[in-house]
Amino acid sequence: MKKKISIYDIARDMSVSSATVSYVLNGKAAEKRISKGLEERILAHARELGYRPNMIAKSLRTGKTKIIGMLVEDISDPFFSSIAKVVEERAAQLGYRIFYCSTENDTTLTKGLLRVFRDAQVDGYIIAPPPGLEQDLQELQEDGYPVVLFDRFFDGLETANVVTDNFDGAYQAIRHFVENGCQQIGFITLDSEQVQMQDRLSGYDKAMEQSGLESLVLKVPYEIKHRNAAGKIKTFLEDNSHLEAVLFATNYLAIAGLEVMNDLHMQAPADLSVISFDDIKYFSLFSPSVTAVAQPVEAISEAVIQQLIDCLESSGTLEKKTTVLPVNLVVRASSSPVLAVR
Amino acid sequence: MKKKISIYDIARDMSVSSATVSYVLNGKAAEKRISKGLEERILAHARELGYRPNMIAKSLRTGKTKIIGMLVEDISDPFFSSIAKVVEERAAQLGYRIFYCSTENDTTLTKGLLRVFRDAQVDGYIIAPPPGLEQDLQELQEDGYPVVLFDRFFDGLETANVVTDNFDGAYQAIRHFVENGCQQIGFITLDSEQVQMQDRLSGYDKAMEQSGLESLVLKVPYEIKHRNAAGKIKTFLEDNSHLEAVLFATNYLAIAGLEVMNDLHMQAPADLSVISFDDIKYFSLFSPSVTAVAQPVEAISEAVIQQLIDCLESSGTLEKKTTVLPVNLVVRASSSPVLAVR
DNA sequence: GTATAACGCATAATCGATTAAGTGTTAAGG
DNA sequence: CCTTAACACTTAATCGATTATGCGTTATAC
Repeated sequence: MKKKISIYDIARDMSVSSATVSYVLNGKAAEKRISKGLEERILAHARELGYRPNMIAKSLRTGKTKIIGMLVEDISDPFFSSIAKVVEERAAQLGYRIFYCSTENDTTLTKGLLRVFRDAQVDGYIIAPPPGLEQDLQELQEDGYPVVLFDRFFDGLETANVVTDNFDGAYQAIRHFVENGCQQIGFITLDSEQVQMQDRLSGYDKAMEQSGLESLVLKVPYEIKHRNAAGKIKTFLEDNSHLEAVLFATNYLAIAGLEVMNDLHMQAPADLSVISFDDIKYFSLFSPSVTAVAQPVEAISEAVIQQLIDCLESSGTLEKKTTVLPVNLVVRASSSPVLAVR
Repeated sequence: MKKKISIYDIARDMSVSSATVSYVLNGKAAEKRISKGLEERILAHARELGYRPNMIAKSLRTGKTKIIGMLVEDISDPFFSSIAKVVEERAAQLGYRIFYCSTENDTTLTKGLLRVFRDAQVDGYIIAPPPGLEQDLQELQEDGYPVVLFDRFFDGLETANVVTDNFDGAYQAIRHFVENGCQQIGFITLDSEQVQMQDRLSGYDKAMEQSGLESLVLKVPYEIKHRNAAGKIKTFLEDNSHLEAVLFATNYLAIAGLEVMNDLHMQAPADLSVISFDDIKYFSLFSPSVTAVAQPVEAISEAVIQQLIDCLESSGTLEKKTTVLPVNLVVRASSSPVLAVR
């Protein structure tokens, strides 16, 4: 293992103290009135030796790591990975690194990950929290760490939040169905108390009520989300063959639903009109292309990282406000109006 | 900011030295013959105070961070994010954390990321390297860091590599086309010297040659991969309207290709039979469902993490071997035999 | 009865930085 | 001629761990 160069090596070579080297390397030469000549010689020698500061020693001393911990639900979900990518990029430009992990929306697992992040002394947190994390987030904030939540938040908890207009997304989707002449409109969502899901449900309910239509909702238990969502959806569609349209609350529910429709030899939109939340880039190539409620990935990422880094750099306090970004209904084939009488 | 508990706090409370506390907390009480009673009292008090070791101080002293740096081409590509997720999971079980970043296959960017990782003193590296990284990887290894490459590697460089049988993947795909009666078979790939791309090309060429068919290859310049691959592909398909089948060398090329086909009102497989490399979960729902050469994501991840952690834990040296994992052709609608005479 | 070993812990150096306070030299001021 | 200030750095404490070595007390051995 090659020995790393430390400021002591440079100090020795230049016959000065390590403090002088430290000041010079931190650009405090003028402030500490180190002579121009010495400054330049130290800089030159540091470059020559290929000196790289030991971040660990630096962090131990300063208490800052320039690392941001990010917890997403699932890094292999295109919605989250797109956000992670943009956040990572912006953070890098501002001199910060992002460490991300998938929570699987599991409370216990997430508490463990939070411990890991605290142990790693990350400077700040970006979190799409699973349920039941109020206490931990509260403590995190009380201990002075800046936290920005995104995609969802907790009603009782004062935090900085960046979310999209989930209510309006669902509302627009249902209005679109109604304008296309659908009346029997279902909503397939997760059985979750989380605010983003509740808002989507409210948007659906509201739009249905305003249109004088009756709600029909399937709540898939969270635990079986990946294992057997398809089974539940299949039963639901079979039991409610009168349905003309369905809004899916997440992209993976929609994908499971489309698989079920394939199985049942149902075509969208002829047999069932379909809209999904989260516009993932693959939807345009699905059979049929899928209408989706697009969340503004770039805007979410920008808002999140901006707020966090502003706070970190100013050592000020984070403004505990909720930023709501608009959604956009991307209309594709899966929700085309069906002309023929059913 | 709440003050963190250190071993000194515990030592003071118990009226012992910090060394004693350190031994106890590291399970070396017996070895250092600390009395059972004291050991238990220290442990109890540590728990009571909610003591958490300062990983930064620990790392500074030991030189180990229990962190693995992982460089993938693009974290929002399902192929890479699936691998990242499995690797992350296994690493966590073994007490390691993964920090990942996207290289965009950009040499300069990647060199920078390597610097960041070195600065962060990660214990080991998992890398899907962009071109031109030989020198840096060489140095990394010479400096004593374990490195495992995956998805691609460098012929002149002795490293531990985990790759799939790219040659066979392309070969199987072409054989499948031929068995379905296709003769005019094109290959759309990247203009890249990287080994995984070269192998896919060789597999294609070999299969074509053995079938007595003539090769027809489009090499999309790497730089325009995302910006304008579609344009190149469109021109290629228009100029070669006699093509009956096309193999795409990556999932995003296939996606671009399918978009172009939509544009040109070409249907797969009737107008053009299609196979893609990388089986991403969305392919089954595309229009039509896409036949793909599936790489064994789980097996790749396991092999990568196993080799690296074995090396880290045994402080032995990494075996510089290349592990080649088999691929699997998943046949779907986009490559169905076309019965009608063309 | 004394040398030796075993026991049970303490001392202090160390990792590589940061930074407040100090120190020796020279020049200017009165 | 002596004080003060400016200059240009140095000293040393500190962050929170790890770990080789040391050291006083009691028990055992011969």
